[in-house]
Amino acid sequence: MSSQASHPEAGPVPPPKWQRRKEERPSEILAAAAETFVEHGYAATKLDEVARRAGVTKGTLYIYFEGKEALFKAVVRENIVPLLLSAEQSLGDEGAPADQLLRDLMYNWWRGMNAAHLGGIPKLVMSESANFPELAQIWFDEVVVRGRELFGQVLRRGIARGTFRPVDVDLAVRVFLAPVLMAAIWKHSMVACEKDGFPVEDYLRISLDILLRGLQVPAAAGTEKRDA
Amino acid sequence: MSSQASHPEAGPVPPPKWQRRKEERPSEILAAAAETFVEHGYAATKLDEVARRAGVTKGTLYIYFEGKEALFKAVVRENIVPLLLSAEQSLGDEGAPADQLLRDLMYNWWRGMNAAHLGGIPKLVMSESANFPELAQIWFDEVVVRGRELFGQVLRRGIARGTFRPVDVDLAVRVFLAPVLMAAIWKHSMVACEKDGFPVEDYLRISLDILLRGLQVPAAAGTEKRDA
Amino acid sequence: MSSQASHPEAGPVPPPKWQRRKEERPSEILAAAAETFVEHGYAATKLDEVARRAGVTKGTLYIYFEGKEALFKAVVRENIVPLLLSAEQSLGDEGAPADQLLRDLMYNWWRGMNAAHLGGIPKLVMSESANFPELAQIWFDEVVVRGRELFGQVLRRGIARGTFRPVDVDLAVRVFLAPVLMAAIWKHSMVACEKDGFPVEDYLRISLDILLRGLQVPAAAGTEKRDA
Amino acid sequence: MSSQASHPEAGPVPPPKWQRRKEERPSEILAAAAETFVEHGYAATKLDEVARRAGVTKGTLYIYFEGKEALFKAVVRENIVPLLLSAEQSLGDEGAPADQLLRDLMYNWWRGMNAAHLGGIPKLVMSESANFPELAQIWFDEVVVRGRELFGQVLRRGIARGTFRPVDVDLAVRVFLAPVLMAAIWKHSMVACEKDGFPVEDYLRISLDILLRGLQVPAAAGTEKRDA
DNA sequence: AATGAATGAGACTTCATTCAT
DNA sequence: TATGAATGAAGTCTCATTCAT
Repeated sequence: MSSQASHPEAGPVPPPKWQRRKEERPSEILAAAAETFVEHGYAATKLDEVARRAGVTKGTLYIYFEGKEALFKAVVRENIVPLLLSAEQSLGDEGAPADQLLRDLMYNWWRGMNAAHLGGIPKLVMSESANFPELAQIWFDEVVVRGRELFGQVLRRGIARGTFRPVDVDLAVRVFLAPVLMAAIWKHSMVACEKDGFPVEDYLRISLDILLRGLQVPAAAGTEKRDA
Repeated sequence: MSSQASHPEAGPVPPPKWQRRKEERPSEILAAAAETFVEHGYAATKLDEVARRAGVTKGTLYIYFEGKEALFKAVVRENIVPLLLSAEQSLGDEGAPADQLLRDLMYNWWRGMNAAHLGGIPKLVMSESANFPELAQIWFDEVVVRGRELFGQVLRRGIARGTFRPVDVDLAVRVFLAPVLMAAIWKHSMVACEKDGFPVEDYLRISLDILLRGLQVPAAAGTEKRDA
Repeated sequence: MSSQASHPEAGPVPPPKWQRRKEERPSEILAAAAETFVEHGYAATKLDEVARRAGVTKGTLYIYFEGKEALFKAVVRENIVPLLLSAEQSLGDEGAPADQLLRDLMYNWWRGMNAAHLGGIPKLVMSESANFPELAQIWFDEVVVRGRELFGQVLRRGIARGTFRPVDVDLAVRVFLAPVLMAAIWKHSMVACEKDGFPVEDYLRISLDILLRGLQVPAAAGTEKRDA
Repeated sequence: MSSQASHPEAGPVPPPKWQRRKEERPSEILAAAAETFVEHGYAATKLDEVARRAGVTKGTLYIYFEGKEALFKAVVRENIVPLLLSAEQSLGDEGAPADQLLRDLMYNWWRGMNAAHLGGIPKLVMSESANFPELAQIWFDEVVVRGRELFGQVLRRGIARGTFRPVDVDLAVRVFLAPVLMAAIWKHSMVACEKDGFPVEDYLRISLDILLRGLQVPAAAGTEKRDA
């Protein structure tokens, strides 16, 4: 009775070589799922493809996630906090000039998003917003609203310090948020259509160039100004 | 009530089960399909719903379109030309100052898109770009490229006349195109998340306000001028 | 009450130019249907194709036939009697030698079947026998059984007269019926596969040649004879 | 009723919902499909019925076959080689007299076809020849042409040895092939119509009896002989 | 824990049939 | 009578989910 094949504890614990993967599995699956959902959208994504990209089989997905919808929601939810964090960490030295802060915010956020493969989430959420409104709401509250606050703080400070001319901050933040969102969406949709690629960093640079100039206070001497 | 054979008025005339509307059907179906595709995306759209919205049965769709994919492509293709036309017609008096032309272009395009329910197409195409790359390419070539040309002309003229400071026009057009696209996408995705709605026209106004200021020639020597 | 538009007898009877077709329609439709059913089988036949071949529209079929199944049954039923008649008329002079009668029967039946486009019916009935058993039964009773009787009479007479050696007539008739059926089936199925076509008449000739020799009385004492 | 937690033996073990039979499935499905296609034809066959006969659900069919058409083609293709093999193995001792070889060929082929349930394929192929011409061609080339060669060899040898009188072998083979095909077709079509069944073996026997006599050399000078 | 064969609900699509014109 | 647009039942096929192994 002792020397049976099915004796789990018969010998010393076998080296859990593959077990190490157990902990990584969920995040590997999430990453594969994120890619696939971003590429094809929720309904067009086949779990077979997700599984293949994650290097497992379909059945395994169900060990870690309740189903397709749960997986989708996890993809979005797991990426919301990082997306915001990435933004918040993009702020440079808070003592720096407001225009510099805005530059940092936009540039670094973009770079952070890309480094962490977070860029597809905005496109995904917008594409599926009608099918998953509560998810869209979460994303909106966590990322958009707080992104707006972030930009708003900088704008307000800049205005207070005289770096920027006074503008309706609530609206202006949308103007500054747009290029980053646009870049993220574009990179995950139309970029294949551009013959020469889309020079995102150049696009952000010139956006900032124009936008920041547009916020400059009119030349004090009263000679220059148009709006009044 | 008298002695009529076969009582024509015995009861209320039962409504005919269906009507023959050969002429109107295709566009009715196309409209219903556009709505549904924009709302749910290609894969999540059920032809049952399209049919219901169009007031017909599923089978009828197949009289006018070869299948789901053909219907989808028709929706996109049919709206590409109007989308561009709407842009081209947005240009005001070509003799007007360049900044005024830019304003007209952006505002009127947006209004034209909305009046003709064309606004959902950009979002749809971007969402499905990976699933229908050739469609994305067509849209890109017809709408984006030519939209860029449109903005480019105005920018170039403004620079030539000294209204705008010199900028890299190829990049700058993207900056001006972005707010319109952004508005279209937003309206068909996140708008439901905004507690107070999204004030698109205000957004476009302030975008223009900031962007146009950002293009002004620096007040270097008081030489600022507007083109005639 | 007198001058109403819906007055069938208002004027002189209009020249029934197209009406002439009314009488021909059913048989035109039947012919078109026969062709199509033979070619594709019952289930694979589309009424659209039948209508097209008959030069009418689908709706018209329903004026003359209750539906697809009724049309199919009509096709078979309408051709059963001619098929048998064609066989019975194939018999030459009843006083002729039995072997000559068998030749006439086989050849002429085949030719008659083809002249009247009846040849596809056997293949059709056999193909659909499991789907329309009662039809198969009718065909069997009317054509096969009576065809067997026809061959049986000739065989029996030939045996009685010493033209043929004694054989089990009930079985032998099947042997003589087979080549005609085979030819009919082959012509409507495998003929397209034969590089050089299928020489049906040659096939029937050699079949008869072999079969009739096979029925000859053994050369008992060199007394071989043909019946008067 | 005692104090067991989670009653392992509370009731009879429920039968498992399904079993894993990766190896057997394809041939089980193929067999079920062959039956059904033979019975109803391609178009009238419902995959539901095939699945039911195979003891699986519809979806399972698609694990092993791409779709209805692929299944159909597999049915035919898988049976072509056996059909021919069955014929080739029907030849008895090659040294035997030619007439004996012909008997063996016909009888044994018929029996082999039946034992392996191959008999329905000829009927199926002929019924669907217009809908699947390339399949008909394959069947023709593999079975008919090579079957003709088989009969042709025997006939030629018999003629060479003086067992058979000289005949046009290319035509005569068709005469000998016909009874087997006829039997196969009949058994899968009209047999239900025959009140007393169709005595196929008797039919083949008398066919052979007549045909072989019909090939005997005329008793011209009493030289009739059988080859050794 | 992992697999992947099997399931079954649900989608797309076809086409016989109906009926307004 | 003839048409053909519209219908809707029924079939094929897909794929998220389950579960025996």
